[in-house]
Amino acid sequence: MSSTRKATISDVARAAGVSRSTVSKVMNGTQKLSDATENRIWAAVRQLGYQASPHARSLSTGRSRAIGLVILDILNPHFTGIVKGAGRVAREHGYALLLADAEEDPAQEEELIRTLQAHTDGLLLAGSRLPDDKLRALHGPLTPIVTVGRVLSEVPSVVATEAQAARELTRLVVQSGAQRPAYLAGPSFWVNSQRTQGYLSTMMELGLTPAVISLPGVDLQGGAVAVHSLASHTPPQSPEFPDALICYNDIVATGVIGALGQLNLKAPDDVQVVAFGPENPLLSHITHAEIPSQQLGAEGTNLLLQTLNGELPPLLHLEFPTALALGTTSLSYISRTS
Amino acid sequence: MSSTRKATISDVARAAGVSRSTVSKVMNGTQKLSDATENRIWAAVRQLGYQASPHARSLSTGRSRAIGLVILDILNPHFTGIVKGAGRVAREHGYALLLADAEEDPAQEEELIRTLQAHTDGLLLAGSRLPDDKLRALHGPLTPIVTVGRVLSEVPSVVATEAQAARELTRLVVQSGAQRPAYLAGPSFWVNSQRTQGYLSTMMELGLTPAVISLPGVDLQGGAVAVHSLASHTPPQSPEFPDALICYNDIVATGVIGALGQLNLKAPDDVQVVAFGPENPLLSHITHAEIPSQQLGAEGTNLLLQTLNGELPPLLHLEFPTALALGTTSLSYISRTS
DNA sequence: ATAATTTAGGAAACCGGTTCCCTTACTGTA
DNA sequence: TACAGTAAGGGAACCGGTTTCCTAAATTAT
Repeated sequence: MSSTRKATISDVARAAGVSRSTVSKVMNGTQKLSDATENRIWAAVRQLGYQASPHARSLSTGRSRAIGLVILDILNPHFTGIVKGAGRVAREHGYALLLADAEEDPAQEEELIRTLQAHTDGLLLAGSRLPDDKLRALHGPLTPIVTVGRVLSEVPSVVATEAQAARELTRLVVQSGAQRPAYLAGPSFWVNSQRTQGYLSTMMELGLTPAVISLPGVDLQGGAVAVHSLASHTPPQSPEFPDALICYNDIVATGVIGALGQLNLKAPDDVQVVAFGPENPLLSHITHAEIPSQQLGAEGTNLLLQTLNGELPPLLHLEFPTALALGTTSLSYISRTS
Repeated sequence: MSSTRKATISDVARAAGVSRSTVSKVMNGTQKLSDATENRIWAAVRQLGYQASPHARSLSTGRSRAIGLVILDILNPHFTGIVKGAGRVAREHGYALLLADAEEDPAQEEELIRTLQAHTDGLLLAGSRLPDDKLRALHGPLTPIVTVGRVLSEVPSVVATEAQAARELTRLVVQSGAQRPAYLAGPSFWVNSQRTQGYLSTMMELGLTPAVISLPGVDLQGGAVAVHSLASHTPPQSPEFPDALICYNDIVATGVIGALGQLNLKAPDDVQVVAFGPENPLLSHITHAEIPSQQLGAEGTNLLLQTLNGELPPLLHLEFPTALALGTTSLSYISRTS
């Protein structure tokens, strides 16, 4: 409070009339000492408001009790959920969390990873856009990594059952009456290929003609542009126009719905719009395959902490199931008044 | 890459045939040395893949080049935006960002603050639920703090023009035809009292009767419960039922819209629903007063970094304007099919 | 009463940087 | 030729912890 300088272990030692090593031993429970001294030390600690310097400790022990989390984009609620889960588990284990937002830029991601590796004991990589071999090179005994939402050999990972989620979503829209559901595909990484497979196989099973449309960008605009270019090829009135759009994520879906509105198409009456997305209060209106983002973050962190403690886990790759979340509401459109 | 241990400054010194201090001087540009030696040192650095240990450096210099960010709830897109802005500025200045999610729990928040203070050079506190005097006690020359969205004397802060935003929002719904807009109020901190004032004063000016309703919780359920208890007091058909609901945030608004749907009320035809919220792609459908969350995070970080560098800034409190964002779409309701 | 063992706690090296101060050699000037 | 002045780089203390090893005292066993 009032002191002008932070108390060090030497201050505590002096106040308690013992040596620095004794203070260290007592505070860490490394060695049992006499009750009398222990009490004197704890009293001094409280009185001085002493807190060990994490930096000094890290230097000395070679471990920082901090983990790094690199995500694709914090504005995307999927990654927000991962941060939530990871943060909770990290805190429960007394670990600090260093967060870095790669902002969808692989070069920036790589640099952030290097920085974070120096600061932390291990890294959680969510939505990495780095090539497989780079990721594999990153994973070492010194600073292990765990990937979220991406499976590759030799690197531990946690993922959702994406293919299954795509199957369920496809079946859902068909059961709701769709005959020509299309999939608006995201970037070509593990998640997207799983979803594509799930979509394609289900379409086959149902005897329907699949249509996979690559999004120009995984954002509002990407969804809107996709809809408009689709409409320019096949007019919305034509019988080939999709009657359901399965969107790579909820942000795309929002853009899609907006664009459909501009074409005077109403969701879900004219076109069903569903998406893959996390559990999130803001998404309760959209029907989606619920990716357990928080769970992925939490379990990914658990996996990382286990490997940090040398307890190499039985399974290197963990899979978690998704659920279907029906939108409680659907979007309709009003003319914008400026 | 292949080495089994991380290279230290001694390794570099040995490889370059110089002393450790020389390596340090060259790498930090502290002292100009002969070109020949500098080149030898840089070559050794590259060859060994040397990266200075942040912990050792922090211990030695007494500064960590890291800042801490404590937020109320990462799932709330307002705080997500703050993280985005803070992360960007921190990275641009070569600072690492430690993130902690208080999960709306003051006790947890306080503990997280203590931990983060030890790790970092300064803290950004967004949505703090701590009492004023505790915050003031936290702010010191050792580890300065900057608050986001909360003004109190002696502590630097960045905020949005919340009162003005409330005025604009109130005027907007009235101009759109509302006669009895109500304000669904959040917890009694700075932000809410500003918004309340703005709402109340505008209602006065317009000669309308204000109605401030305290939310039981600032979340989906809180919004829903508020609507239902409102409806149980004054039936939706009665002429006293609000024809516009100004929500504390977008999450509440989502809950409100859902609850209205259950009462067979459509937004915005029966009841206008508007909110305070950040710039966020997922929110483009809701009409809201746009809080510049990313800017708050960015400028708050700038402010913090300035005070860290001793350049105490001219203004301790910074205000940033909001904008009205009209929802491109509005929500209507369909019966849920399970 | 003495030897053996346990207990309590201190001394010092170490982690990997930074920085102050000093030495040595080289340059230029009187 | 002697001297001051400067450039180049090394030595060593220091940051604040942890940990290994050791000593002295206290306890137990014989």
